[in-house]
Amino acid sequence: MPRPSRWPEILLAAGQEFREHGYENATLEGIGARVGILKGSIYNYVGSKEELLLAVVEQPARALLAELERLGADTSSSVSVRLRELIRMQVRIFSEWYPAAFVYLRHLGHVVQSPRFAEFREMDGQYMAAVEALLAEGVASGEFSLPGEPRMVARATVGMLDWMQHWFTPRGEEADLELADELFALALGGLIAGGSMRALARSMPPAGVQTTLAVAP
Amino acid sequence: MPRPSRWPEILLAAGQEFREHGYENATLEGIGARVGILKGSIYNYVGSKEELLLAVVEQPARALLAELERLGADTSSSVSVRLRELIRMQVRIFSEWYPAAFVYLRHLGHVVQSPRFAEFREMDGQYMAAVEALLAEGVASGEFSLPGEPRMVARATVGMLDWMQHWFTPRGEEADLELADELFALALGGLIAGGSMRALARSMPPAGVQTTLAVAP
Amino acid sequence: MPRPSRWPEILLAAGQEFREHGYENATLEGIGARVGILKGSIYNYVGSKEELLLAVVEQPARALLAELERLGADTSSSVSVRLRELIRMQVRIFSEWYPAAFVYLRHLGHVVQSPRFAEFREMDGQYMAAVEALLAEGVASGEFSLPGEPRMVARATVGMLDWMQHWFTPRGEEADLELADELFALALGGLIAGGSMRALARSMPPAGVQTTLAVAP
Amino acid sequence: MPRPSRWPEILLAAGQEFREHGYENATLEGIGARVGILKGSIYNYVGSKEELLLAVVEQPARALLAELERLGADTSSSVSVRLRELIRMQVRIFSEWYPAAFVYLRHLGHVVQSPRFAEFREMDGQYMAAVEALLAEGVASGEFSLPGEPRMVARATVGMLDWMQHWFTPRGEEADLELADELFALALGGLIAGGSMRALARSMPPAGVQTTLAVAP
DNA sequence: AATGAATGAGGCTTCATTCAT
DNA sequence: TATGAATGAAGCCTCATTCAT
Repeated sequence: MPRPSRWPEILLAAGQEFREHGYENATLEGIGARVGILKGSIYNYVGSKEELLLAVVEQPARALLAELERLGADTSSSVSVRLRELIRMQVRIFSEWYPAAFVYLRHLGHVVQSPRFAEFREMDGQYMAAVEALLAEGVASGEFSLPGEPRMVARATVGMLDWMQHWFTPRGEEADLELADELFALALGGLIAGGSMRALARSMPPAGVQTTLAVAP
Repeated sequence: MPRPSRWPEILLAAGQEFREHGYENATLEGIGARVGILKGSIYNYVGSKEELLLAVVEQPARALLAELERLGADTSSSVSVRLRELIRMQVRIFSEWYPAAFVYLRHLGHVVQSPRFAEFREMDGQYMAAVEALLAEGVASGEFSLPGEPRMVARATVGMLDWMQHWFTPRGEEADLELADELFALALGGLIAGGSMRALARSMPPAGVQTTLAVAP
Repeated sequence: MPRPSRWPEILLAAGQEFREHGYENATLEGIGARVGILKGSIYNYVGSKEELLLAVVEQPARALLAELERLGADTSSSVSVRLRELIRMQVRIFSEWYPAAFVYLRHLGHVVQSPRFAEFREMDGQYMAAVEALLAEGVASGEFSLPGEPRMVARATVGMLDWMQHWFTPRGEEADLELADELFALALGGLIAGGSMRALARSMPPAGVQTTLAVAP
Repeated sequence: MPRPSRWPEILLAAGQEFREHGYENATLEGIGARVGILKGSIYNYVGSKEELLLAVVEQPARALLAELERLGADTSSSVSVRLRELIRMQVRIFSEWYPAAFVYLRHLGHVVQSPRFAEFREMDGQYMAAVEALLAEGVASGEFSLPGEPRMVARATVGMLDWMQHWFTPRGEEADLELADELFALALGGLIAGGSMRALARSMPPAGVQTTLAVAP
């Protein structure tokens, strides 16, 4: 059985175990079992369980970083288009690097502390900052009307996307793109109309009282 | 030295440790240390680490369930007002039961398997179903125009809220209410305008091309 | 509730717990629960779990010792009669001190090491020696014809009695006396006819071959 | 250093520790120390302390069961011969599986509750029933004359054998066989003459009175 | 590269025991 | 006397990690 290297299999198995049980509950024995080797043998490929987590997470993380830089370089598109791209990109990465990308998301805190991930150390912050800046730019350009601080809105928007780990599974390129654009539309509606809605909300009646919402769609 | 039971202290300490390190990384020794007792002493109050998790989580979980039932009973308000109440309610619970409510959210899967939590077993599903139904009702009444299936939109909306565990800390009743209403406005914008945005998105240019978004705010 | 002292209740409860679970599995909490007090309260009555075992066991042990001395003093009866008395005595003690006497038997090894039980330290050996001597005396007097060394026969006979902890429960004075005498008869048969039987056994056919045992009953 | 699995050593060590201290007092540390490994290492071979007990006990238990079935199949021998075989068999197993067989006997209650020992669940009862039936058969055929109910006599006889755990150590095949046959002779005497002895006992004088036992040997 | 076996640290849990009230 | 609470030691068990083969 010429198996030049089981590294890819191990990586895959680790990703699945980490996804299924979480990093702390996953065991090297379980990962080995998926591949058909004993736990000790894994150390022929990687130095520690933590390194294995990093290895699993590295590819989606690099992909994300690369895409982010690519998006940042696009100064010619409108804010909305760039946001659409951002969301499409995230969904694409979730899909392409499934389930590793979700492992990354779930254990972001752990990963980000590794010296080896110096480059990612502040990526999360940069990511948030980028979204925030994008929103602010939208406000400045008049495209957006936010219901609150850009930082808060950015967090809410990113949360919507990151929470996908709890319900998303890839369904094909087309369907995933469709989904991304629906999410984009949902977000965009809030970003564009949020300001008005905030004003409107102030005039809404308290709960428990029948009323008709006088909003023109 | 009056020692009227350290149970509340233990519960608090456990909530903090679980929040800080996660259930699996938290140790009884650490929890005991916060209170100033040895790990073994904790067993005077609770039968196992898992029971401790359940105890920490029980109050916010019950609060959530109670509020949910209260909201479900309100048939007189408009869909928008009910959604506003839902979001306010969540933020209020996050705030009142901080950080226990986030422990609950983070370890929902674990908690929900306990026999003791039989009543909560399907709460999560019911919660999602309730939000979904609310959105569908809004569509039927013409209040909402969603960019996709109600289920998907419900998930995205709930995700926005649940992700708050990664950035929210209570800042006082007033500020929290303000935040809740901003989140509501953000969501409402997407729910009302999402359908149009979806149509609009189709006509947006691809990335990398300068354009002006022709949207009237 | 005037409870001048719960010591007797505790002793009883301890005996039951020790009998039911064995000394090492019994817990002070369980004993306390039977009485309706907490485990810590037991230390108002006794210094340690081990002392509690000794206390439980002391009365049957002293009774046994006393009876043994009484029997030893009887030089006027025949060997058979003295053996009958020995067996009756044991059964009576098992019955009167039930279940404490069985706790004693089960944990003899533990008990006998206690300094406080110096007097009992070698009682077990003396007991065996007494039985052995009785049998030897029977041989010398011609009453008995043993199938082997007196020591071995003594051990077998005592084993028959001590094993009663696994099946005996008191059924009233009369029935217990009846039982004792049946056991005595069984033993006596072996002691009287054992020698002949040993000879006979030599001439028995091997197993698996049909034969008729030519023994006149 | 060839290390062809230490499982046998562990099994042996466990048997000795269980024999010496009893299951509940034995520690994995002690067992490991006998083998020269740490307690944790034992879990490379077995899943729990209880499983270790079962493993220790399994072989003698299976041996006993097999022998019992073998004996049950022998319908051609006389009752006495079959009883002789039963006793020889027991002694042989005590000797061959020393000390594991005694561990089995001592912790029968514990062992028999294991799902893994479903087949042995009722063995103990069957064993008693078999002895009882054998005795009853002897009565019916006129070979035996018991001093009481077959059940009681069976219990006493079995007790004689099972109590051997407190004094027996193997002394070689020949000596053990000799011992078995002496025990058999002792038992047989009681079984054959027990009835007469019971009658005789009624007419014996009370203790404390000199008398001559008028029994022809 | 894989195995079998061992290590060692650490965590959960139990429980006899102590002690202030 | 009884309680509630705490201690401390010890035991079982898990698991990442190491290593000779």
